[in-house]
Amino acid sequence: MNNEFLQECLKIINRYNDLNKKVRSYGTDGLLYPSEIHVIDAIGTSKDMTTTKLAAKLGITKGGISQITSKLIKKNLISKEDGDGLNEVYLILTDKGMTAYQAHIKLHEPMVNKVNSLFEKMDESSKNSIINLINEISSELSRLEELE
Amino acid sequence: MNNEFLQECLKIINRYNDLNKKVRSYGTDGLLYPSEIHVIDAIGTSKDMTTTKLAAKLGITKGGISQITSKLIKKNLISKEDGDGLNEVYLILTDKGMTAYQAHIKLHEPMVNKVNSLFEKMDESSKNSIINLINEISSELSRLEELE
DNA sequence: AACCTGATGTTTAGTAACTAAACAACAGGA
DNA sequence: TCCTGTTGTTTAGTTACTAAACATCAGGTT
Repeated sequence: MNNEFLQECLKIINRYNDLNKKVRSYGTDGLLYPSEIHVIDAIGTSKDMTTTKLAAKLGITKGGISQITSKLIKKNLISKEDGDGLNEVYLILTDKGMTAYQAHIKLHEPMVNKVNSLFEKMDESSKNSIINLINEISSELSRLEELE
Repeated sequence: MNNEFLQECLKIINRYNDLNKKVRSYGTDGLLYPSEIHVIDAIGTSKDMTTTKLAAKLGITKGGISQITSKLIKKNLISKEDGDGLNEVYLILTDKGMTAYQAHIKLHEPMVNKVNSLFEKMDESSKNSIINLINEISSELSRLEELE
């Protein structure tokens, strides 16, 4: 892996992205599309979620969110509830939606636990090296982002 | 970053993915779509590239490749050439395509160089920690891939 | 020679996942 | 009462695919 470290990372990223493109069953009847489970996850993780906040969190337009949520309502995975703010409508998981949400978390759990615990067990010097690497990548990404 | 190391990595991956979704100018007239520059990159990197080999390399169907390449031919970024194998047709970059290819590489170059050199300058122990981490991630991905 | 097979690449219809833009609906302030 | 800002919705259009049927051709078989 010596000379092409970044290439190895990109291979991993591609595999991760491919996994995220698959339709999957999450313990309820029927399959869920990536965009659907993605929205369910965001609703389950935060509270008092609205269309506008979801759009900001997931980085897509309100219109896009609206389309996905109306499918999820039809499938009985989420429902709406009057919110506190003006005109706000909260999106909440139904029981079925909660089942899917938890199945999705369980899918990722082993990865999350393994990677985080592996990182924490490292000696300080290794940790710092990795943090440094990530900061450099982050600033390179910032540069590319500014190119528009 | 201590307890949520993986979350930080995922943020980076999302930013990287977003960058890869943008239409961009690559030093030629007009903009190129992500799928187009992706195919140009694959053609420029390997040699004797055919539709079938491209499909395998990029993990999409031959039909999909065929659609993208016919757009690239219309834009005069690539051209076809009779190949050695039976029925094979090689896809090659035109001058304009080569310009785009090189502009694309130049865009990524600073990132590639910085990350790879940073990695190589690390002490052995840190390198091993990272390689270990990547191997664990890889095997977790394999597990998820097998779930189908 | 005629036929089948296996590979190559193409075309078509359909889909997910968006965006941009126009829109409706409402609350609060001027 | 009217204006404004915010919320969410709908519509038409787009990219980036896939699946499946298809055409083409080279080589081997009979």
